[in-house]
Amino acid sequence: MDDGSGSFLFLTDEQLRRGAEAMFFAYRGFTQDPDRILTERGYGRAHHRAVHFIDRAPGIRVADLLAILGITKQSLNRVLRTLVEDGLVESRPGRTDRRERRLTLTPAGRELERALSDAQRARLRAAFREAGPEAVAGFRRVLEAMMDPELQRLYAGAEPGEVAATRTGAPPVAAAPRRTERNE
Amino acid sequence: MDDGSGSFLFLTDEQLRRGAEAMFFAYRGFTQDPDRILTERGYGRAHHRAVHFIDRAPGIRVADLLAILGITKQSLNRVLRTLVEDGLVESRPGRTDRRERRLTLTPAGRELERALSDAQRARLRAAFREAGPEAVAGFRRVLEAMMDPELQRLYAGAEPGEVAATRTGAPPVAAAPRRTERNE
DNA sequence: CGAAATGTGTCAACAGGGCTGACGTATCTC
DNA sequence: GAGATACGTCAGCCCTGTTGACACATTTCG
Repeated sequence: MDDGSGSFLFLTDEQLRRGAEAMFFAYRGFTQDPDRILTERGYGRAHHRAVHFIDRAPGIRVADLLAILGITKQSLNRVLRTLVEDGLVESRPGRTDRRERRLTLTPAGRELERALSDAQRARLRAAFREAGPEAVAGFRRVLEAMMDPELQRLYAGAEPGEVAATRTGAPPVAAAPRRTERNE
Repeated sequence: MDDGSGSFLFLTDEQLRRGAEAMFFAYRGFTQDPDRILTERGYGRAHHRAVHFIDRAPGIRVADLLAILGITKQSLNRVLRTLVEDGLVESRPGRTDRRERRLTLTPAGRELERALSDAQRARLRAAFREAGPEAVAGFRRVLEAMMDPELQRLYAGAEPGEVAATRTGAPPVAAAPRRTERNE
């Protein structure tokens, strides 16, 4: 398929179709293991996502979680409510702005997160190891290029736990001046 | 990231977490463009998948489509029915075994498939081009390693030339999958 | 200070698309 | 002819996404 001469054979419709199907089938595998655990415990994929991103950025605000997940607050709230009721997530008013709710995982919540990410990581690790570091680098590069610019920022911003929501075309004024108050 | 010493730094929990998030965000981008078109026309993601795989293997049997999609026949049927009613898919009894239904796209169905895959390919092509052939190869390798063995076969079986027969002795595509996981 | 803007929660209604269970029917195959 | 197959379908349930309309507390600003 690749003649090694810098041709663009990797951009043929057929190759792109293969790529699309690879995404489809791989995503199934990707979610499968955590899904089993979730079902056992009576949760859904939405709970997984919430728990994951709260774990990633403890003390995250609801608005920021909303921006990351890309769903409506009503949808998130339904999930969040059960998590709080079940004692997996704690929701406390912000220090400087008490309208905000800062979300953190309780020990039980961390336990669930652990179980889920362990399962998911096991598969990912196996795949990464099998494919090798070079392939993994390529994998990441392609996925990043596939994201929307906005999501790209959220993905990139995953390091400092800093997130913001801005509509495309709108000046970043909309993003409220955020006191960088990490960790509750 | 890479210390060039053949270390396994790409397998750290942190790197795996990044990989998982990349999958999550990228999948959003991946489905976004076709989703818009689908909504306009009053269809959903399930219709896209059906149309895609019927286009890929004209004359495919319902059972084989079921195996590929990994859903129940009731779920598939709901989608298939509207597609047939709307004249996008044609369902004809098999030549040699008239219990089977062989599915094909009508011209209108091909038109929809075209619109959807054009949109999806545009994004994929941009991402592939930006990342380069090496990265794309890695991308594919990792995704393949991430699939379930069973799905891997279905994916591999999609090689051009290996298409479900419209006539006699349909090549056995797959045994019924044991577990069905939802993909959305 | 009072009005407006923000951040969040919530009720209600609806849609898409998974699932299980239970049947009904052609149509092979033995 | 009896059983297995390949489908289609009715019914009901679940999760999760959406819109729309409010309600409340708190912060910001004229």
